[in-house]
Amino acid sequence: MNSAIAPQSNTTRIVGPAATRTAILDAARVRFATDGFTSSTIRKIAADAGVDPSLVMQYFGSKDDLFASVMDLGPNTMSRLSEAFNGAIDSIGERVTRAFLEIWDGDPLVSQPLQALLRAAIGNAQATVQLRSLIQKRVIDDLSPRLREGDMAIRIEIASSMLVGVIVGRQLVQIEALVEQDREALIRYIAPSIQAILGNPGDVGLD
Amino acid sequence: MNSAIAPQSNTTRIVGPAATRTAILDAARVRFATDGFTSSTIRKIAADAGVDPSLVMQYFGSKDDLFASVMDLGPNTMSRLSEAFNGAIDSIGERVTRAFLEIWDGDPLVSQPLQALLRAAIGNAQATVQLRSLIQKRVIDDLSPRLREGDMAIRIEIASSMLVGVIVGRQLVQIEALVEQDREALIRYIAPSIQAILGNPGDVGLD
DNA sequence: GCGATTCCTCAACAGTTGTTGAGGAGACCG
DNA sequence: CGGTCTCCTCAACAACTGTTGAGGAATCGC
Repeated sequence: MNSAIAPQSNTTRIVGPAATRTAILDAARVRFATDGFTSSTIRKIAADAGVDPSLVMQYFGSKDDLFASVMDLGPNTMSRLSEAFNGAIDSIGERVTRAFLEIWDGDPLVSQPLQALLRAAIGNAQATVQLRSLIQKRVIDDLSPRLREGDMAIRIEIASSMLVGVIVGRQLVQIEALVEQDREALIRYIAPSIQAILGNPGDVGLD
Repeated sequence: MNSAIAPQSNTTRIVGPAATRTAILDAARVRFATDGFTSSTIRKIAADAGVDPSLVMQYFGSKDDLFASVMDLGPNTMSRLSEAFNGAIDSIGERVTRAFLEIWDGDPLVSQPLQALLRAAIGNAQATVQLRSLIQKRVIDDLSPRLREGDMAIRIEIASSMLVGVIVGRQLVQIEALVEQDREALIRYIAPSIQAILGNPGDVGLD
């Protein structure tokens, strides 16, 4: 099972009419984003879309393939993150913070799959492997060489984890105080904190 | 299902010999921490402990109750967090960072249940409700009144989310760069960042 | 009109899940 | 020795899972 967390670029033969297909995909996106992978059943997704469960199978092949189809967002989405990292260092905190929040807070076609990916990856240990490779390929490898010098790599990973933490709290766990704040307010709070860790590479010795 | 995420203080009648009981509890702790709630099956846990699946039922009543038993760590564990928040504000960043990392990185009897709780809460939307109430009761309500003034509450929630993000990256997703660092090194990187958000309440207008 | 193709429904499969109840093995008490 | 109680095993249940294959209905090309 879940061998298909990483987006597939296979141009598998598309079967079924576009309308029903997107209805299923919409239902699947929501289910995977809210219930996670294992708790989302083909039968529930089919019911949400108003179709027969076996139709989902005939259209998408398997539950894994359906998940992969949901996860198939353009490769440029993640590159927005590495763009934010590359750039003037004295405003890196705000740029990176904004990029993370915008991606997970914007178009549901992007944010819902990413939520599903987070839930799947955190939900059980197996799925985490694919999340790691996705991040590695789509973000880390796109960073400018300058950002790999010294301890900047570890700083980037910490900052990313922190921002994902905020997103988990806001989007998944839905902590009230975080949901209430609008995006710009959150950025004002968080940006200085991210700037503190990304903007001062090398000086760790102050104690 | 999973109606028992919040620790139960019910002194339910303890059944079975202590040795077998703890063997089951140990197996369950590991399973829940690594596989999450839904993917952890009674049969697998029983096999790990070397006992019959139905024995687990007879000892703990149900899968939910077993999870609750695993989750039943002393109430003082979480209070270490609020202690860290209460205290001198110019060293709050390091204190809070250290408290979070120590709790999730120390005694497996504490850290494994907390990992399981995170996986369960993030894995599917239903379980998040109980996580929220746990945090609310065990941490927020213990904060000194001084920390509820102004925007300090939201700052605390953001900082907590960020630290949980680091823990998720380090313990659950096991991002290589985060796992490699020892605790003190991580604290040196993160503390200034947490200090930036907790140490300067009120000044949000600088743009 | 008719054959073929596409779209969809229905019933069923094999496997896994939590959970239950009956009963056996052995210790312990009288 | 006989009875009781604890500890445990076994088989089975009902529900749910992903998945499959057969067949009906509608549509399209001719």
